[in-house]
Amino acid sequence: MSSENGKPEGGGGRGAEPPEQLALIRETVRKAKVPRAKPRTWRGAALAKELPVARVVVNKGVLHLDQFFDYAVPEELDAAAQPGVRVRVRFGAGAHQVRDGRREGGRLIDGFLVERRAESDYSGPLAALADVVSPEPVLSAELLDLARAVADRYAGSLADVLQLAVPPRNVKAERKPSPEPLPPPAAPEPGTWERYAQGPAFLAALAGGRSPRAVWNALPGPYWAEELARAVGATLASGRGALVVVPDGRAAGRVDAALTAVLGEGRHAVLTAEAGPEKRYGQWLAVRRGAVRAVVGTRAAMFAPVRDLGLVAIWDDGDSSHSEQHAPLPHAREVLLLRAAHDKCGFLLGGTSCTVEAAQLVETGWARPLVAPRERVRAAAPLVRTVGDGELARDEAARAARLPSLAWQAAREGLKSGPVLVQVPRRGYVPRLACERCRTPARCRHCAGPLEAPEQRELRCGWCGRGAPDWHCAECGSVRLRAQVVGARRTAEELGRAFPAVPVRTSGRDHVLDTVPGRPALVVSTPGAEPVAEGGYAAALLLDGWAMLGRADLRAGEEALRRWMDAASLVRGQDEGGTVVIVAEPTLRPVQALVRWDPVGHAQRELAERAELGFPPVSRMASVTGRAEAVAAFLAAAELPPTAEVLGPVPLPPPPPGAPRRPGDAPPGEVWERALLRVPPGSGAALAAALKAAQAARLARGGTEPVRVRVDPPDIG
DNA sequence: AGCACGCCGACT
DNA sequence: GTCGGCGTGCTC
Repeated sequence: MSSENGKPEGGGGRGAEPPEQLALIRETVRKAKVPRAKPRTWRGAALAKELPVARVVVNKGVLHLDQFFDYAVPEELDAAAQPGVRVRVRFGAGAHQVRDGRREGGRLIDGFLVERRAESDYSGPLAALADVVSPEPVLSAELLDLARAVADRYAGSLADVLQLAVPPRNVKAERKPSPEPLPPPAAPEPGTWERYAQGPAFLAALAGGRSPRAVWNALPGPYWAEELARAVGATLASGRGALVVVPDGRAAGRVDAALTAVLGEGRHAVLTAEAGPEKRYGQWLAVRRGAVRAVVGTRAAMFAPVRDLGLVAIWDDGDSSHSEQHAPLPHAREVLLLRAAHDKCGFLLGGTSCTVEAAQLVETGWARPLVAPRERVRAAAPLVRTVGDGELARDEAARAARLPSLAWQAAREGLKSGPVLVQVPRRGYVPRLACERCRTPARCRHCAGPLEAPEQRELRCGWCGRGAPDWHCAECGSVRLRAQVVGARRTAEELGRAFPAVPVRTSGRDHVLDTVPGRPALVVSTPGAEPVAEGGYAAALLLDGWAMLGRADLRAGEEALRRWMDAASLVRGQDEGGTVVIVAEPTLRPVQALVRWDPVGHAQRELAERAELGFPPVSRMASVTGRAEAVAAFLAAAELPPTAEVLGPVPLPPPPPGAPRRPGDAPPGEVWERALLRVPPGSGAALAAALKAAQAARLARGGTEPVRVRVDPPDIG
C-alpha cells in the first residue's frame, strides 16, 4: 500500500549555493515552496531536451539508501535511457568533487532507471547517468511495484528484492531474438479436474477471463502436474498469462512435461536453476518480451515478468524450498498472494497436504476450497495402518530386527504385486551411535557432540570432528557401539537380506531417483526424495514417525503429516490394495489425520489453536537477533506500533559447530539473543515498517554491530 | 560501507 | 600558520 515514491522527506536546500543572484533567488523561493530543481550538472554538458531527469534505483541493498535518486540524462543517452533499463551511475560521498572540470569520486554502481521526469525534487545539482548498460527494459512498472510490495512486507530494501527478481544480464541471450508469440490456444478439457466438485467450474472461470481463487487439496496420485497444466491452458485460452511455482527441479520437470502434453511445444518457459545462465536469461527474456505467456519454475520464478497475468499457482506450499534464502527471505506463497492481490488475477494453491496458511485463506473467505468428494478421497488414498509404542514393545520381531511385524507383513504382501517404498529419517548415512549394552548415546569427550562413523570409517565427533579411536561407554565401560537410528543404507541392507530375490534401491540427498519401474523392488528413501513408481507403489512403510514428531517446532505436526502424505500419495489407492504402515503413536493428531486422509481438517484445527494462542499466521511475527546489548538497543530505539508485543529476548542456542550457517545464526563463538515481536492481524505492515525504519536509522548512524530482522521467522519454538 | 568534511592538538 | 587526528554525516 504505502508506496514511498522518491524521497521521503525534502532534506535539501543547504547544498552549495549557486554563485549568481538569480539562481540564489530561485533557490530561496524553492526552499520556501515546493522544492523543485532543474537538472544542473557540474559542467553543463548537453542534456536530453525532453524529460532530462532519470529517477534511478541504485543497486545497493542497504536500508538507509532505500530510495530513488535522480540523475541528469545526457543528450547522447537520451534515446537509450528508457524506463526499466539497467544503468550505471556514480554514487557515493564525494561525487560532488570537481577536479580538472570532471566530476570524480563516487563509485560506478549498477541501477535501474525507473522513470523519466521533467524535473527533480532534489535541490542539489544532479550527476549525470554514466551509462545505459543495455536498451532491454528489464524492470517493468508492474515488477517494480511487486518488488516494492515485497520489500515492504518483509522490512527489506527494494534493491535486495530486485536482485532476486531480475536475473543478471547475459549479453548472448539478450542479442538472440525471442520467438514469435503464438495466438491463444483453445481451452483444454477439464480431464481429471472432473474428480473435484468445483474443478470444471474453476477451469471455466479461468478460460472465461475471470479470476477465481482456490485452495486445492489434491487427490493422491500422479495427476496433479497435468491438472496444473490444464489450469494454465485455460488461462492462456483467455488471452492471459500464467505462472506456476513448484518446490524443486523434479516437480518443475513434471509440470514441464505436462504443459508440453497439454499445450504442445513453445508455449511455456521453464525457469529453474538447473539451466545455465544464458539459457535461463533467454527464457526469462522470452517471458518479459511476451513471446511466452506461461511459466513454470522454482521459487525465483515467483517474480517472473509474465505479461497480463491471469493465474498464479503454487504447488506444495509447505515445502521449505519455497522460502527464499536471500534477503529479505520472502516466501513464494506470500509473493504470489501479493501478485494476486495487486494484479487481481486468479490464484491456485495446491498440495496433497494442507498448510495452516492455506487453511487460513479459506477460513477468511479469500479463497474457495477445491476438494474432491469424500468417497473419492477414500478410494484414491491407500489404507493406512499404525504401529504405536505399545505394540512395538510387545513385538518380538520388531525388537530383534528393528522393524515391526506389521511392516514386514505389508512389505511381503506388497512385493508380490509391485514396488514397496520405505521412508526413513534423514541423514541416512550417518547413524547416531549409542552404547550397545546400556544405550547411552556415544558423545565426544571434548565437546559432548554426537559421535559418528561415516560410511563405516573411523569414529569421530559430528560437531568438532575430533577422532575418538579409544571410545568406551562412560556409564558401563562397554567398548561396543550400535546404530541408534537405523539409517537409509542400513535399513536397505537389512531389508535386502530379508528379501534376497528383490532389488533394493535408495534415493536420498546426494542421489535422488526420479522414477522407478512398476516391478517388485524395495525403494528406500528419505523424506522428499521419494521416486514416483510406475503404476504406484503397492505399499509404503513410514519408519520415521518418532523422528518427525520429535522436533520442537510449531510446524512439527504439519510438516510430519506433509511428508507422510507426499510419500503415501505415491501408493496405489485402497481400491487397488495400496497399504501404508506408519510407525507412530495412533493417538497423535497428525497420525490420525493421515489415517483418515484429512489434511484440511488437520490444518483447520491447527489454525484454530494458533489463533487462540496468538501464533502465526493469525498473528504476524518478526524476530530480531543479535548480541544481547544490540537487540536491547534496537528494541529501545524502534517505534513499534502500539499493538506490538515484545516476547523475550532470550538466548539463542548456538548452532552445533559444523552445521551449515543459516541467515540469522550467530557467528561462531558468539552467544546471541532473539526477541520475537508479535502483532494482531492487520498490523503486519505497520510492524514491518517500524522495523525497517529502526534498522535504517541504526545503519545510517553507522551501526556496524549485526542485528538481524526477519519477518515470518521459521521454526519458532 | 566508503569517503570527505570539520574542528581540535603538535609541529616546522 | 599548517599538518593531520578521527568523529560525523551524506551519498542524486
